[in-house]
Amino acid sequence: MAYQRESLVAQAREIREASGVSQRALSERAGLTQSHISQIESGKMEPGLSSFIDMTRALDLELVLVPKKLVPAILNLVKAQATPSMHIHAGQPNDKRFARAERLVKQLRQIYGSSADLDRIDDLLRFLRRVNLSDQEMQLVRELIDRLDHHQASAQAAPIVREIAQNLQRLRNSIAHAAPSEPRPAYSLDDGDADA
Amino acid sequence: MAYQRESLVAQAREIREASGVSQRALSERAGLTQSHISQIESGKMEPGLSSFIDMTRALDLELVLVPKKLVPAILNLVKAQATPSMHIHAGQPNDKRFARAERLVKQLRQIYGSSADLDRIDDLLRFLRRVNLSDQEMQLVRELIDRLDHHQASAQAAPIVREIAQNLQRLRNSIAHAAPSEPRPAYSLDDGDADA
DNA sequence: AGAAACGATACATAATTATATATAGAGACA
DNA sequence: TGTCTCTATATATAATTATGTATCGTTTCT
Repeated sequence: MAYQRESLVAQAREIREASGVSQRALSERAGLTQSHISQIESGKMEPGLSSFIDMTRALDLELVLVPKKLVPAILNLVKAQATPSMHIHAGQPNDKRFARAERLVKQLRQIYGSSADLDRIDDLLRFLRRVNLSDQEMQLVRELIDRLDHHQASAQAAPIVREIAQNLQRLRNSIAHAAPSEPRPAYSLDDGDADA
Repeated sequence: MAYQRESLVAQAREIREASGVSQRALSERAGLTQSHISQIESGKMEPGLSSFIDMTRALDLELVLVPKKLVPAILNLVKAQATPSMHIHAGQPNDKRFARAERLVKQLRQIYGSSADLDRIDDLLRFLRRVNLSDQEMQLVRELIDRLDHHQASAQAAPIVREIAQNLQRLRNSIAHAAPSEPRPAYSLDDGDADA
């Protein structure tokens, strides 16, 4: 029965995380304490109605009261709209990641000399850096960069570098001709019925 | 700042009264005490999130969390189904709506030229026109057509058109999926065809 | 390795909600 | 008038939220 409350709180949390806002930042904007938010989000305490409203308002959300009957229709609207503009926030850490990646490439060049694959990676990074990436996409980039880092000292670096280049290329392609037939979700458009 | 909370509580109260439910009756269905509800409704005390949810659930309402951006659209939906004056019923008006929609698409084609999205919308409209839509579904279609109308003159029509196409597609998918997944019993152990 | 940010948790304490029960005042109805 | 039902209050008490401050364990970046 506490069901619905949990769902709402979980939604709020997902959206907070998706927009790259920390509990602390949110706590300031909402006028609550970080520990308070933590406890609410982790279900250890139930928020008062206006505490919850304060949280959601600080996330550009609103609580609305609707007849059960047209909840599905409304979820449709929300879902459809959730994709495009979600990424106004969170400008910071990505740049740093790219910077790190470019440093890495530079180091690899010094170790192994220039290679076509490295040039390609360099190019692709410059491209990707300028694009608005979804969380999922950024996640992929991150993993690839980590792999690059990890195998930097490896004896068999060359094939791995090539594979990474291919992966980045694939990502760029998928972004470049942005899906006319299949409008893929830029970020999770779940309605949370399966996970938790 | 407590404005929103008051508004929600006031809405709940209005709806309770409009449906002729007494505080006492509501208190039993919601599992709260009458005095509790009285204090909440008169603003003398602020409900916890789940107390409020219990109240609203007992009134066949639901709290949903939506981006501020599309609150107006949602209020439209809610209002449309709340006012008995606007009722659609009757077989005819739907056809007219679709006809209007198709004229709209035609006009858009003349203004902006053909586009994949417009083609898709055209297709989807033809499909939806032939299907029996529930009131809710028709409501959604109506809302989408209205949006198409409103943004017809907009400079940035393209992304909106795409979004509308996606919405219609989603609706079609939900219809197409729902029908065949029914086991289709050879002998009818039907449940009455109300779609609700 | 060290610094920084993040989320979870641990208190102590103040403030408020929630429950139970009872009753008062207003309005409708016979 | 007497009786209903409904909402608003009045307690007293138990339970929970909310604040402040501080710390712990992780992860991430330098």
